[in-house]
Amino acid sequence: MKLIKKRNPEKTAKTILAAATTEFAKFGFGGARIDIIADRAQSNKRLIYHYFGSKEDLFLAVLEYAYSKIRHHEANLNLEKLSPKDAIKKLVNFTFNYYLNNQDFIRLLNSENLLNAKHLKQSNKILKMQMPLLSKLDAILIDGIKAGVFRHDVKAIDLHITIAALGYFYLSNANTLAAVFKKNLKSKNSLKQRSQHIEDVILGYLRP
Amino acid sequence: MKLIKKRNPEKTAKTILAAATTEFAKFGFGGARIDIIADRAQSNKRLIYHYFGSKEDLFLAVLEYAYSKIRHHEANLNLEKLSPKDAIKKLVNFTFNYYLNNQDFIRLLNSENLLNAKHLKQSNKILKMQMPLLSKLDAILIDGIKAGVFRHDVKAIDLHITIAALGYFYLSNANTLAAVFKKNLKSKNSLKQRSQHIEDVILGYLRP
DNA sequence: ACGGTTATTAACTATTAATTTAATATCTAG
DNA sequence: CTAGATATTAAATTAATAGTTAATAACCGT
Repeated sequence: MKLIKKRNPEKTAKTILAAATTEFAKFGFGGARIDIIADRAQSNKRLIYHYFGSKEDLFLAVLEYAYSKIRHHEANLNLEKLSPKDAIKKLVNFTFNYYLNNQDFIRLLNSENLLNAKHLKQSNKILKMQMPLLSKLDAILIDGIKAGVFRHDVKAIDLHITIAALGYFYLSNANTLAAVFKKNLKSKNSLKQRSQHIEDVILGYLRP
Repeated sequence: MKLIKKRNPEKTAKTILAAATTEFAKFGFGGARIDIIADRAQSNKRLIYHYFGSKEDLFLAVLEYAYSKIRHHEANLNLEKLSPKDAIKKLVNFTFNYYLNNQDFIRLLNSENLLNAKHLKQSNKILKMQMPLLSKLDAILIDGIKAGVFRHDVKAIDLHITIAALGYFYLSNANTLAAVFKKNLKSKNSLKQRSQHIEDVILGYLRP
C-alpha cells in the first residue's frame, strides 16, 4: 500500500506556483525544469499538468501572479494624500525598492521578453491591472503642473516607463555591468547611491 | 568520394560567429541550437567545436565581439570637439539609436544577465574596453560643470548607466510593456517620442 | 457506507540536442 | 611529391526532459 498525502488541492496548487516562481526566476522559461519544480513543491510532476496544463501555462500563471503582487503594493501607496512632489518621490523610491526586494520579478520579465512576451500577450487579466496606477500618476502630474512645480511637457506613460527603467536596468544588468566595470553594484553603498541618483534624475527632470 | 568544400578556416569561423550571434540573440543561450547555427553557417556542427570548443565558449566569443562593436562606434563619435551640452546630446542619441538598430545586442545581454554574467566574468578582453568612454564622459562633465551648464553633483558612471537604462529598458521590455499597455512601442512615432523624452530627461536633470 | 469524482503517485515514452568518434579530404613545409 | 597537420563531413552516443499512462487512494454527496 502506497503512502499518499492527505488531500489539499488549493495548497498543492499554491505550493507549485511558488516553487515554479523560484525555478523560472532562477533559470528562465527554457532553463526551468518541471521535475525540479515538482520536487521543490514536495509534489509530483503529474500534478503540475493536472493543475496548470503545461509548462507554458504554468509560466503564464507565475507571471500573472507576479504582476498582481506589485500592482497590489502600488495601490496601497496612498499617493493621493501627498503633495505632487512627495508623491513622485514616494513612487520612485517604492519602485526601486520593490525591484530590489523582488528580483525574481525582474528575472521573470527578462525571460518573458526574450520570448517576445508570447505568454503575456495571451493574458486577459494583465490588461486591467496597469491602468489604475497610470491614471493616478496622471492626476499627480496635472496637479504638479498646475501648482507650477513640474515642467509642462511631461506625460504619465513616459515618466512611468522612465521611473521603471532607472531601477530595473541597474538591477537586471548588474551582473554584466559588474563584469565590465569591475565594481560591485549590489553593495549596500552602491545601492544607496543609485537610489539617490534615480530620485535626483526624476526630480531634476521634472523641474519647470 | 564525398564532396568537401574548399578550405577557408577564417571565413568559416567568422560565418559561424555571425550565425551564432543571430541564433543566441533570437533564443538566448539555453534556447539556441548548435545544429541550427551549423546549418545557418552552411557549415558543420563539428567545426563549431573545432573552432570554439563548446557552446559556452562560443557564446562568450559572441558577447565579446558584440561589445567590441559598440565600443568601436562610441570611440568614433568625436565628442571632444563639441560643447559639453552637444556632446551629451550626441552621446544620448547615439546610444538610443545604437540599441534600436542592434537589438541583438540587447537580447544577448539579457540572456547573459539571466545567467548572472558567468561567461563575461571569465573574459579578460571585456575589462579594458569600457574605460575609454567612461573617462571621456568624465571629461565632458567636468567641462560642463566648470562652464556652469551642468549641475555639480553628477558622476560619470551614474550618468552612463542612466543613459543606457532609458533606452535599453524601453527596447528590451517593449514586448511586455506592449502587452500591459496595449500600445505598440516600436512604431515610428513612439520611437521618436521616446528618443525625445530621453534627451529631455538627461538634459533636464543636468541643468544646474 | 458506497460510488463517482478528483488528487496523488510512480514508472514509461518519445524526442531532442550537446558532444564525440571516426573517416576522409585538403593543405603546406621541406 | 609526400607526410604530417588541419579542415570538413556524417553518423553515433549519451543524457536530459516534457509530457503520458495507468494504477491507487482520498474525498464527498447521498
